[in-house]
Amino acid sequence: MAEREVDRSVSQTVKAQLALRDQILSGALRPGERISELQAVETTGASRTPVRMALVRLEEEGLLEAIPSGGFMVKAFSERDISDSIELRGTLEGLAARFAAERGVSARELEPLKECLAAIDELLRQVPISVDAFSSYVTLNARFHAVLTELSRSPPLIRQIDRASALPFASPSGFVMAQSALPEAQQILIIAQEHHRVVIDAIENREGARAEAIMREHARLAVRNLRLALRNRTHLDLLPALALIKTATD
Amino acid sequence: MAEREVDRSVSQTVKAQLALRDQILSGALRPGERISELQAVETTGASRTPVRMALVRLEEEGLLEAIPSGGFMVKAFSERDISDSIELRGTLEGLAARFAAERGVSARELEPLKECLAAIDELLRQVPISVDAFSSYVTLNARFHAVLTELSRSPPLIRQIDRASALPFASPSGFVMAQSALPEAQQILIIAQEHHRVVIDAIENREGARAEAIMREHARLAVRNLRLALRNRTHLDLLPALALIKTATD
DNA sequence: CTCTCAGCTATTGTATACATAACGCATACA
DNA sequence: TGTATGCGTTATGTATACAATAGCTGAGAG
Repeated sequence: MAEREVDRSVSQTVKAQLALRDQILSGALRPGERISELQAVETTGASRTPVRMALVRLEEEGLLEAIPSGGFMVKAFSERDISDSIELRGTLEGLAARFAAERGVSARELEPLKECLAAIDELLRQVPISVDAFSSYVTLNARFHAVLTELSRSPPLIRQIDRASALPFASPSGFVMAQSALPEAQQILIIAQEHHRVVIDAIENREGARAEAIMREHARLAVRNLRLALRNRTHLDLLPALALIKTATD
Repeated sequence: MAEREVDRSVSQTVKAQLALRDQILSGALRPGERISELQAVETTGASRTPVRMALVRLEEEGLLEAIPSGGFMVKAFSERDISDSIELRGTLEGLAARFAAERGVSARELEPLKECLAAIDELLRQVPISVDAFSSYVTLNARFHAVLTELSRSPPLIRQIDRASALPFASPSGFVMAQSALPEAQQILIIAQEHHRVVIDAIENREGARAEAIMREHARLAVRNLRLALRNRTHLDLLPALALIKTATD
């Protein structure tokens, strides 16, 4: 048969994984819903083998859950799961910051971090923050965290942080915040930015303990922030929100 | 054809995953070595599809690494990778201990922990520690850590700790220690045990910060311990050592 | 003697066929 | 009318066939 359209530029497995992740994050597949392989085959355009590999990867990634009787379902997360994940990530990033500080980082390596800092500063200067500006902020902030993580020079740690980021990055805290137009939002972002500034300083001066403490405080701020935002909303439809904001924010 | 022996009591995928993990940890497959699917099919008795799923899982687990041109190879770890992983796990377990303390744990839930404690106490009473006793210690210690992790009541955290445990649990620190008959070994285990005792106390009294600090110190001890053990050996053949001690120790 | 290119082989990526188990529905009996 | 059982359908687990690519080997030329 094979009238299937085959895109040879990227492996079928990866294609299926990306497509399925999109479907999950966009809310096309709702939490708790069973994923039909056959249906996934149709929507992704790959055949069953790559689809199954993608499903296994997504399960390991934490977005899916294996059903004992067979197959997979979209994992459902509680509010506490999300906030725990944010705190978890903050803890790991704290360790990364400490490693970076203790192991030393050249001025050249700190450059990208400072660039993010400056760019975000620029964005935050406007009041109130536009949607576009907020979106840029989200991207820049994600980049800041990614670069900081890399500076730890610890592959196992970097790997763990990547894994731990799935939920916080997908978490709608920033989105919810922006949507509910929290009066405190601007204020919160400025505090977060201050954290960024101070952590760079701590790393520069090789103060590991201080760098770590700041990142953890940073995460705790994000958790408070999430709770605050959630309280202002009657209903939190987590997954659909993820369609709109796919990168982390705090 | 199908003269293949099929064990229907457990899925082929799981069977293949366990078999391959054993091969890796036993050193039958050396770090950096490419894993041949065909060979894996022969040694595991499963067919290619379950083998591939197992390979993907092992990759996500961190034991394998994907080769860009295709296939997988056994991941090689540096001494720093191992020690970073131990510290990483300690950090996460610190968070777990804090969660447990802050969220409260009933006396009944602490019972298994205290049982481990008592059992290990019993083992450590003998001097010097026999190989059997040491082996029992390793098992009990792993159980202690697992139970403690569960007490956090945080699925995302538990999941991460499980993932982070792959390396430390496989790490030969205890094995090396026992083999090199470190004079300090007994002493170190006693200190570790003291950590266990104190962390239970902290959790009982709901002192989150103290519980966390102890677990992190506990990990730092394990790292020092590993470094010490490694210094006493001219050569560390990591993976084969794993054949002999498959559970964590510190 | 060495380097390069071509062809082959072996291994992976993908697709699909087959087997088996689970779920649902319908029917019959209590 | 409700429950239980059996059959059928559907989906997953597994195996294998097919396709494509990467690496290797050998031969030929410089």
